[in-house]
Amino acid sequence: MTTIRGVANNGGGTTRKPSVNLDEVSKTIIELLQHDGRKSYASIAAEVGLSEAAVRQRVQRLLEADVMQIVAVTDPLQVGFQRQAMVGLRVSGDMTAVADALTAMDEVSYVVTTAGSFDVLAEVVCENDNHLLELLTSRIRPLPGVTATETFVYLKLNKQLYNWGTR
Amino acid sequence: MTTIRGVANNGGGTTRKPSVNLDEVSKTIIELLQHDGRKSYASIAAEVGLSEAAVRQRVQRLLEADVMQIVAVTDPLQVGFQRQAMVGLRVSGDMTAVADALTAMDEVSYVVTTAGSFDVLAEVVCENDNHLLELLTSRIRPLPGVTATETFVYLKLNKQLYNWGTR
DNA sequence: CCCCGAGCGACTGATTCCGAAGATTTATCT
DNA sequence: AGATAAATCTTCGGAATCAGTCGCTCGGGG
Repeated sequence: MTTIRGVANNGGGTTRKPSVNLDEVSKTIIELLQHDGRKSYASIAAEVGLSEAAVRQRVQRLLEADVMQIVAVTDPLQVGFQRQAMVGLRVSGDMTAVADALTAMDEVSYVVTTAGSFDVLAEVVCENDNHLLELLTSRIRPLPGVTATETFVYLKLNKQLYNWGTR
Repeated sequence: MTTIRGVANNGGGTTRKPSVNLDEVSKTIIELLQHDGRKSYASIAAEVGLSEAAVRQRVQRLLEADVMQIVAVTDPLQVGFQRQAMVGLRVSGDMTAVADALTAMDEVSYVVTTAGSFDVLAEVVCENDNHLLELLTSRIRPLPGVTATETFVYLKLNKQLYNWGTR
């Protein structure tokens, strides 16, 4: 349940946003919230030199424009998902359709179309090996246009960052 | 600046956490915060049937145990990063050292050691093509033990989820 | 020149956050 | 079992924050 859109998928048919241009103040606000999503508007205001209300309005604008979203991110292992993997797919024909189909799957947390020996990369989050096996054989590989897949089972998640800063 | 740890790296030398076991209430709290990281404790309490203070204590515990973190996640394209790529690496010898070296790089947002034809997968976030090129040729490929790399430049980010729910 | 909209500061009531203290449940040890 | 210790919950009051709203200023058209 609870299908939530990702940050950057503007292919889902939602209303298009006017791509706000970020000034230095907004970038600083973003960076502060990348460290602590619950930081108070007042303390942010003190750091960037605006009033509390102005910061609040900016944050609201950034959220509505989908420039950022403030959420809890979890360690998959600690919330009951024992198997993660990256799946590389080679596709003949329209890879958009394949990407869309993958995007629609609950177990798929990440889909990107790439230039390289794989056309699409998808990260999947499964509860166990059987779950992963079923997902791969019954639902991913049969997708029309998929000519080959290669699965990279995660052994260890070394780094997982959500805050790259801003430029 | 401000190198922030990821969620799941317990290899960085930080204090070990006692891996809290999650009951249904905590899972519900997490799922609510996965939708809105700024949701008030009071409204969460109303939904899970606890007092506001109890919810606050649980959230604090979850944060300290690194089960989750509440942060702002951004759309890389909208904050000035034009080039993203997944880099697959083949490594001879100790892949832990390679993974650690990648983890230490600011441009690297994601590092995972895998079982498959690649030993390590790393996602990199760059400002432009020159930046990506420099990173690959001068800093990633020369790493000791790296025998081959393959780069998948992102054409389109289709899906990017941070909330898989809980099991 | 004037209108108009965007963005900001100031203000206020309602809500929320926060820390502490006490009560209750759960776990541990003998 | 029984007692002790640890963990977790509720209650509570004061401080801080949040969420609106209003008026002001600054620029850009018409």
